[in-house]
Amino acid sequence: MITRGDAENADDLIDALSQTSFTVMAVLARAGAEIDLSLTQLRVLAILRDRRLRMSALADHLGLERSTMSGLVDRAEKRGLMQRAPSEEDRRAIDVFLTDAGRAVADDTRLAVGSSLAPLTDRLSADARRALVLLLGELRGATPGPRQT
Amino acid sequence: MITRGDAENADDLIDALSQTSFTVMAVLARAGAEIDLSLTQLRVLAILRDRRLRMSALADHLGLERSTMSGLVDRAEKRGLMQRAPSEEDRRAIDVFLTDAGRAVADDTRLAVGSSLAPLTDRLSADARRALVLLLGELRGATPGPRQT
DNA sequence: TATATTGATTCGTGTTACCAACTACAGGAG
DNA sequence: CTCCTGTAGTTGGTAACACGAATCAATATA
Repeated sequence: MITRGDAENADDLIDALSQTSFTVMAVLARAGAEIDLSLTQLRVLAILRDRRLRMSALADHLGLERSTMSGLVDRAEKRGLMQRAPSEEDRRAIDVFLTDAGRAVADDTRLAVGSSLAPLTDRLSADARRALVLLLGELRGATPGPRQT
Repeated sequence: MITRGDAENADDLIDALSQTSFTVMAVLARAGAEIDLSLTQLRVLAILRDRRLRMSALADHLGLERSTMSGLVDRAEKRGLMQRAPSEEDRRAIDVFLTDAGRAVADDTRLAVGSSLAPLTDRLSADARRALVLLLGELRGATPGPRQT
């Protein structure tokens, strides 16, 4: 039975997810723009916050081509946010990691994003927030996984 | 008292929102890429699906500069997806609207996005979906508003 | 050892986005 | 009515971002 409101429901969810995502991305982009960082650079910084990865692994995490990574890391390195070093295990590979300055920027940004999103998150009660976290976790397959912001 | 788990909770929510948003954007971007449309072009199409707007209004909706809009509409027009026409009320202004082809593409894309997101939304029960829609609505300020996908 | 495969870079191209400058029209102030 | 100011859109210049193809070095595999 039932089966009726289901389609509508799915459609509503898609709209809600899309709209929310655009809103969140706009907030993130704005937070990054404050310190002249693109969304992508923000992501790289966040990913490297507690890790050291080789170029290709980084590209995989971001879903980008290796060639794109070269450019991204070039620019970030030029700004002193991250650094390259040859890998120990494989002499073809190159590790990337944050400099102290890069980590500082990553931390700052994280705070900035928090306060930029506060106007949104404050609309929810503590209970609602908890529920939302759970639902979104379930949606994404509950992989607690690494930071993406 | 309390005040304790609250901060964590807010942090978790920010992570959940950011990660989910990146995931959703990736899905949208991929769906667009299938037919050679960028995320931005997708948004323009979605916004114009049931409206006819002048350039500046479109720019406002997207949070972009007017000059950026010129380029976007140029390319979309060249592909036969939308069309320009001088406004009736103001001879400076220019209206933009979808062609039939553009509307078809917009509809197709909407379906494609739906099925691309299905693997995610299917993880939730109907009740959970309903709850999520409500929570996201609340988060965004419950502005039912126009499509943004 | 010869041949693939993988890791990263470089090069060329196209899109997106900004800003500043410009043209054309609109709406007052005088 | 004329001048001035503001608004609508475009153009041109610049930079980031992203892709694919080609290349080079190092590693695996036959």
